[in-house]
Amino acid sequence: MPSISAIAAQALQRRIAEGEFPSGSALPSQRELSDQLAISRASLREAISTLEALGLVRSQPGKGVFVTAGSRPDPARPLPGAGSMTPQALIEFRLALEPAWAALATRHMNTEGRQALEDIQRGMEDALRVGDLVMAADWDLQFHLQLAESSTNPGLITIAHQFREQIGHSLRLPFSNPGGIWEPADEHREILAAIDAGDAAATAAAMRRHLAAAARRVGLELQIE
Amino acid sequence: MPSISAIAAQALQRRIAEGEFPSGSALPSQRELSDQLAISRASLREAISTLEALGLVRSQPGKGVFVTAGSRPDPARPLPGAGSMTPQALIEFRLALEPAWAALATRHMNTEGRQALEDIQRGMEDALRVGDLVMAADWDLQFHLQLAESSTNPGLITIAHQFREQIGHSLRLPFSNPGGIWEPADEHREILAAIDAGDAAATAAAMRRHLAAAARRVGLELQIE
DNA sequence: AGTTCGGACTGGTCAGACCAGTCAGATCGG
DNA sequence: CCGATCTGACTGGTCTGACCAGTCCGAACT
Repeated sequence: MPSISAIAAQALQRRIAEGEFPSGSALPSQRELSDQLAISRASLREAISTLEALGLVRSQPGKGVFVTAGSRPDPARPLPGAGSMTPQALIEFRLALEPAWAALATRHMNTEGRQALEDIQRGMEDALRVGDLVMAADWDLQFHLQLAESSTNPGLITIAHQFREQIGHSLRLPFSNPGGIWEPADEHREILAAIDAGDAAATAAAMRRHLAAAARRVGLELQIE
Repeated sequence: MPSISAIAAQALQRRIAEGEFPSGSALPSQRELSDQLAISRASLREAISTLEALGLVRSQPGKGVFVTAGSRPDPARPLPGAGSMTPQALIEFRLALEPAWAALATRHMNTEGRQALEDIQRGMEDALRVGDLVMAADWDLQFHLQLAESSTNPGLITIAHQFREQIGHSLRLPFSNPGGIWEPADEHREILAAIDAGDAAATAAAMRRHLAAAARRVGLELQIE
């Protein structure tokens, strides 16, 4: 049973995605909104903190809480807590590593690893269905880490875990655009299809497309092979 | 002036990254933590909501708030699992990384970096001329590390230094074959040519050939794209 | 010894209060 | 009449203190 603030966050996310609160507009006041949702202002504020961390909303003292969803963050500004790496550098970094470990994972895939990927994918889709972006991002990260794990390469596995937070930041960015929250999951399905076909090159290509799409979602134009 | 809950979130994030709260452990209780930070529990809870949205932490009712993120490891060397890499895994690993950072280095190359590469290359050739294989291997490693440096990607640079031991070991092996002492240096020249042509894809391809050749020199047959 | 039960924790939620900005409209002075 | 200023009704930010519902350990009872 999710907490009431998590439910409120999902509800607000949904209403933002459906266009009830357009980008740039202000949410109703916290007092009004908490009344509307029949929860305390404290719980509402926790929900808003969540949405703010996800980049859907920004609150300005004395003015209101404004929807920022869909607006592009500056790709050159380093992410707080991302180890000083910019979104641009993160995508370059991931483009270097992830297609490679995805290809290796394809060659070394076994029923156990495949089942783990399936469970993760279903978890992500379930989370998206209820609009739980926090859990969805969590499963998203798990998907990429599990792929690294399945590569069986100790160096790549080590790196994947070492840069876990940075990767997490990178794949969380696109979720601030409410229109395309299903795109990552769909692209994961394509990766899984290539894995099931046993085609390592196709898996690497699907992963490259996935990362390129992620870059595009956050407004990055990238020049890659 | 950031809100106090944002400050608290940052403080906690830092303490987690520094390893004060290891992955999997529980944070101090909210009452204790709010006391420690001299803020109200309400503000603390907003900070925790933020961290939870970022996937750093998960709170479980009745139990506590648990850290899900690992501490950011000190960029100083030894990494677990890295020492146990087979020559095969090492080549796979390098094939994932080095063509990528070589391509990036091509795009970001400047006269300074290019001069450094030239000095290294000449050093290696001089060492080979006098038959000093120890020095040659040293210059060889320098060449690869300088390429990583020139990629300007913080993540790739970090990795290059973390795995310098492994990479160094990997490229020292081929020198035990007296016949092909000059091959690595020749392949480096090809890489430099691609860099001078400004052709990132060609640089990556040259690096792939270099690594494939290195694998062949130590008797590895590899199945790669 | 094994079971049970109570109490001391944990996080989750709430109501109500006060502060500090913001902003528009009323008021006052020219 | 116009413009500067003041006032008050907003906004979000913070705090306090309370209660609920799980969790867990240890003491007491069987």
